[in-house]
Amino acid sequence: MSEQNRRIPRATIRRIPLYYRAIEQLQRQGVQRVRSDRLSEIIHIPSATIRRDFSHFGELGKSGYGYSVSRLAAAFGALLEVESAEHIAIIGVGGLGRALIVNNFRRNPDLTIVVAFDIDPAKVGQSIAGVPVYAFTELAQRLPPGVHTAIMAVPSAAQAAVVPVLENAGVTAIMTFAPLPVQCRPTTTIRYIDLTSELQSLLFTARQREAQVAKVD
Amino acid sequence: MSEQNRRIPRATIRRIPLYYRAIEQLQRQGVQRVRSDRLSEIIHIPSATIRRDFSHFGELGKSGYGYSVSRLAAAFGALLEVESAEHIAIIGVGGLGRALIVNNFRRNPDLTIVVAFDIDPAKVGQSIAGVPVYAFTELAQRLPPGVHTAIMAVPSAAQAAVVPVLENAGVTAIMTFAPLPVQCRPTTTIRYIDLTSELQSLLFTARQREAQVAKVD
DNA sequence: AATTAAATGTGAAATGGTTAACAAACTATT
DNA sequence: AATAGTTTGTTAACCATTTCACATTTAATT
Repeated sequence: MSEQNRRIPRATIRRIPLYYRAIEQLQRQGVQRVRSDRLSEIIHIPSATIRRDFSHFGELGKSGYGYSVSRLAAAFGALLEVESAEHIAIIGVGGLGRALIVNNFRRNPDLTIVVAFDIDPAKVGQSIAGVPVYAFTELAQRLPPGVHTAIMAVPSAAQAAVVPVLENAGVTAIMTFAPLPVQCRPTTTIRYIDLTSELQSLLFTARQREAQVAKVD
Repeated sequence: MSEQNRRIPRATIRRIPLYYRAIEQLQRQGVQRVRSDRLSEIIHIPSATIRRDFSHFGELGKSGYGYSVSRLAAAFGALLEVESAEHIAIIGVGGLGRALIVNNFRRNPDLTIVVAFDIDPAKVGQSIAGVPVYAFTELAQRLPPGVHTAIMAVPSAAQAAVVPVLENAGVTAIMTFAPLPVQCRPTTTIRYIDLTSELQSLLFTARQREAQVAKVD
């Protein structure tokens, strides 16, 4: 009864979506209750970590019983605000931008890509899976009110110029696939998805492991 | 002279690619030497963290001088084995797989996608940006020797069936865009890229920040 | 109602990662 | 050669996160 008042650790925040996904799955399967050690099997996170994480959001479980799946679903659904759909803009309709639009976070009706922008006149005016593509220069006029989230799939060099335009249009959350750190307002939250770095560090780890194994053999 | 013998922390490993990218950039600009505080400005990592990270790989710098850019380039290039190109297979030629092939980790000639596989007969036989697409059923025969790395861009439900096929064909490093934890050999290294989770946790953080600001105002 | 069994929530310890601060080492200058 | 100035590499402190282990609470059973 004290943990839920404290600041929620970054590491815990990053696991919320995993919890929500597992809970959803259990609900679809008609499971009514679940213990932390069963959740642990599903998402491969130690049960102690799960219980500690959950404790930040209140006393969700009952001793000797476990957690009510519907109660968890309600709690985590509220945390992620899945009731109110988040409308998202995509900047850059290259291969990646297009793929994201077509995919559109299937299974997550609360995440909806509603509009796209590009500087290439050949792409402007198109409609991709029902999502209109407008000229980036018209972003201020074309961005629907209430859109505070953008995904950038533009060349690294273009990124720095895009961010202030988004901020002026009211965007406060940005996910970007360009790896260069960019200047932004203190009220803007940015997340970098750096696929090249992920792959390179994965390879480093894999090679290191192989060397280990070779030594042991 | 003791740090370089110890195990390299996970967190440090994940930063190696960032260091390499910055060093490459400096080299292109003709910069000969660099201090840790200058690197800090470029990649937005505290200089103390940079020096500690570097110390794991030997005494790369000189007191009162800084680091020789070419020496760093050699050291980090060796860590990432950029001299010997890594050949990569893509499994799943949907929108995302196709985008990755076309992009092909530009600027990184050491990361090369050489082959793709799909179960859709309509896609098999195509060539995308010079990369041939083969039937997934023929993977064992068609995967070129020396390919130990694969990127999976397949539906979550298909993932579990793909992994053992890859492992039998000699793949030891896998990057996947499906979020479900998958069973694999202890010698296989897997990295999950979970775009939905990233977006959801980004939104959680952004909303939390807004609530903070609202309270302060 | 009392007892047994079970699983949570958390204090405390362990682990992992970051950073301030500075002695030591080197460069540059006189 | 000596001195002044600079920046590394590392020690020690700090902070964040994970995990153990168990008192406590609740469910289930007799």
